[in-house]
Amino acid sequence: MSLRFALLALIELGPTTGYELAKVFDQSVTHVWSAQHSQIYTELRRMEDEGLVEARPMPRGERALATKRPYAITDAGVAAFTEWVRERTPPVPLRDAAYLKATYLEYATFREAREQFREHRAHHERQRDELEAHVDLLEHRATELLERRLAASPPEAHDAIVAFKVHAYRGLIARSNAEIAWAQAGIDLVDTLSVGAELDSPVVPTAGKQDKNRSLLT
Amino acid sequence: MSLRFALLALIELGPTTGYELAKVFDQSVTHVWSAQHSQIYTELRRMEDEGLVEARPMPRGERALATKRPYAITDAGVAAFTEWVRERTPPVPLRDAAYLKATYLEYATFREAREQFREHRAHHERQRDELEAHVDLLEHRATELLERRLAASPPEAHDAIVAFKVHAYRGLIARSNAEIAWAQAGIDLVDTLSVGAELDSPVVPTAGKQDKNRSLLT
DNA sequence: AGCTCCATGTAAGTCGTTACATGATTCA
DNA sequence: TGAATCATGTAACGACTTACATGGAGCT
Repeated sequence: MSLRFALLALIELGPTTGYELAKVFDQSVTHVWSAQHSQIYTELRRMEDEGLVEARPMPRGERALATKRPYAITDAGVAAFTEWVRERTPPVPLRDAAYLKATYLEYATFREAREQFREHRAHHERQRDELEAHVDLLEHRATELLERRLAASPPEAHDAIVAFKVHAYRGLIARSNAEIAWAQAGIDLVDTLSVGAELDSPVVPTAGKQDKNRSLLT
Repeated sequence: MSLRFALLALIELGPTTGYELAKVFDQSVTHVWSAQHSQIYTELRRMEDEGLVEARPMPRGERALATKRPYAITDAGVAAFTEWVRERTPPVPLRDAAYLKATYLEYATFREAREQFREHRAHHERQRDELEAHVDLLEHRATELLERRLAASPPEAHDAIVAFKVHAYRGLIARSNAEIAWAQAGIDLVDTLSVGAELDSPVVPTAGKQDKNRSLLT
């Protein structure tokens, strides 16, 4: 459901094609809500069916053999978007493969466990750097999108508009930092546990010969 | 894909029915990977088709008019599980409705924005409390599941087994704490921004009259 | 007789991924 | 002429949700 609102937020700034939206997504929105271009095109068609946006097909190029389909937001689209912003966000159930796996790292070798945490840390370091670069742009009001948004709003609202976006991105940075700290603590944990142990054999023997006839719950 | 490995990890401890798995999920695994019982049943069937588990249908009750289907793990199942633990976890694309919405809170009123952050904080406070209770149990090795797991493993591995689980749950607690701090900062932000402003009207006028003919990207 | 728990599913639909497919335009 | 970019999609599949559906077992 969120994809359509991410799209509406962009289309609200002016007519936009699926292609342009896909590009904008890759540049900025992807930090908060990523989407493939194929999904964007199909979602736009569905939104058109539901009357949230209107397509105005345009000839493209000099010979006009191709067309593009810029979408403009409708009143119903504006209403749906603002309603979404104003209503409560139901909490999403937690589902995290990295943490699930971390729970069972005794089935890996110490070396593999360490490597998993290293990758986790590296990923979030990269992510944090990207987010920080983006916050920088936001604070200088130097993104195309933000400029458009501010231009369309009364000056007395500008501080709030920027502040909400910066706050969201700072939250994601804090989250990445928490992940980095967690991964680092994981590395330290592996180092502690593996003192004097064999690094390349599983912590727990893989062919566990437990009683296969006993049920999990009694 | 992760659901099946969460299931395999449990079935590895001994034959288990879908019903039992659904219960165990609700008690503990749900903090890391939640699943509906309907999904568990269908996934078990698929795993059976693929030879990762074997069902041994059993009569149930004295009259034996009903059956249950405990699943036992196969060698292929054990191999698939350990392979999953040992291989790299591809990073998941970020997709968070709360943060997406936080980016556009200027379309809500200050009061609504504040309320959103309050709910976010409350949710993660509850979650943190549950996770902390669970870590307590883990550290005392007082959960049914952990006892079974330790009983099936050599004593010299016990510290590592417990430590990995505690580390994962502590990571989730840290994450909840980060969310709480973020939500609190959001509340403070709203309080600052709304000084001397109208609390119940949108920060940005909802009927934005922007130039509808200008494209988003130029 | 009625309630709770045990136990197992199906069906329809949404959301998202990956791969495939096509062709025009622009510029060097 | 060829490459990059603009531009729009379809098809198949996988993961998950919500709602529906059924009925036995155990206990009071």
